[in-house]
Amino acid sequence: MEETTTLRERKKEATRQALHEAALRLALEHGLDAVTRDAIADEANVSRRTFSNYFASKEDAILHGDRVRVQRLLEMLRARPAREAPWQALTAATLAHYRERGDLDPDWLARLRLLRRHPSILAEQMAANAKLEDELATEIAARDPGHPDEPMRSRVMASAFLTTLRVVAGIWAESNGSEPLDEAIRAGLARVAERFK
Amino acid sequence: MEETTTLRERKKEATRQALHEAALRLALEHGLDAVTRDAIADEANVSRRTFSNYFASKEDAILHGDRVRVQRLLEMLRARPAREAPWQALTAATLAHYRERGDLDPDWLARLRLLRRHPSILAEQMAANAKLEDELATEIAARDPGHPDEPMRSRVMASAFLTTLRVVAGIWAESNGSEPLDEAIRAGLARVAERFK
DNA sequence: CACGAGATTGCCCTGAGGGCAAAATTGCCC
DNA sequence: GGGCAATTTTGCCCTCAGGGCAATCTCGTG
Repeated sequence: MEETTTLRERKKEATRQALHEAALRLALEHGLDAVTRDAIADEANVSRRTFSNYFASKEDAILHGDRVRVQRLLEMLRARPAREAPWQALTAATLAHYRERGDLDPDWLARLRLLRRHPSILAEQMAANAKLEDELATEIAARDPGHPDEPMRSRVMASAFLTTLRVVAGIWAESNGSEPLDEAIRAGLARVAERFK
Repeated sequence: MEETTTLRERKKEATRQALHEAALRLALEHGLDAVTRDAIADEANVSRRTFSNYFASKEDAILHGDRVRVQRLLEMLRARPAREAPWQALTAATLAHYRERGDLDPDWLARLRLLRRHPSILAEQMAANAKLEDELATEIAARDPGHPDEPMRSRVMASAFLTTLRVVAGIWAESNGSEPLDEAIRAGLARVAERFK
């Protein structure tokens, strides 16, 4: 399992991960507002200043995991066959992505959902979401060049896609785990798909 | 033109507006980062502390106008006949709303667009947008109760609607003013409408 | 093993955010 | 008009965020 990364890089990544996890843990335990950058740095055994070298803010640190996951999803999407229709590629990549990680402790998720209602987290998250939507639109547009409705179609499709995921996740979260998330996503995406034939 | 508002309320509103305009003016002139709350307060002839009584941050102050406009749009939407189909109501309310304010100095708009690329503005704006999307979805759902695809349909429609507006505005902004914004919006919404018959 | 690139840390300064109580302003009654 | 209660404005203070800078330490390589 040896990677071609240097010790430096591995350490850097470990520090980043440690800070991310420390931030998440402390915020979940005490609430976001009660946690300072100093506390997070302490928890991760680095200096306050080092925290700032890695992340611009608490919110940034907490959402690090999301960024990684989004990157991963984009990779999987780009890896789909180029001739695959956009919505189909989106669906396949998403299902693969969700299958890739089964770790979903319900209790942890519940507290996480609470944390995400926090205004400052919400704001950063939405901004990240807008960026993702843009990238998805680009990827979609690349998959059927010369479509008459561009650039409208790809944008609308990207936002419809993300909205569908959000709604499905929301519904799934409420009626907790009564149905596999996989299946719910597949069904939800299929239903909306008809509008983008 | 006498309103039934007390002097207190009118003064309060005037102060809020003054702070908003001061914030916008200074940010457009010097860039958001170069403007402090103290400077904004000075510009509006109140104390720094009073600024904080009205707005939680510079971003908040700058986006005050948007909040007001969004509220106005929602009012107009709710005022549409209850039996009107969702997309039609959205279109009508939007067109009425844009017609209501013709003030669009291109130079001012250009700088405003620049300002909105600022990360912290962007984040707040996106969060506000998500909230608006939610309210639109509620309004949409109310307009055809018992639709088989709820709650998916209303959410997806709301996001498609806002995305369409964004794309139209973007295109219109680039090819500056070659066509009335009204007409561009109408055309864009009509094109996407077909997916939500 | 020595040295250069890169990472960590401490120090410092400006600005944000918000509690609190004193001072000013407004609304209302006599 | 004058007095009084409610509301708003202001100044003071304290903690935390963000980030520049230089000293120090660690890793990778010749």
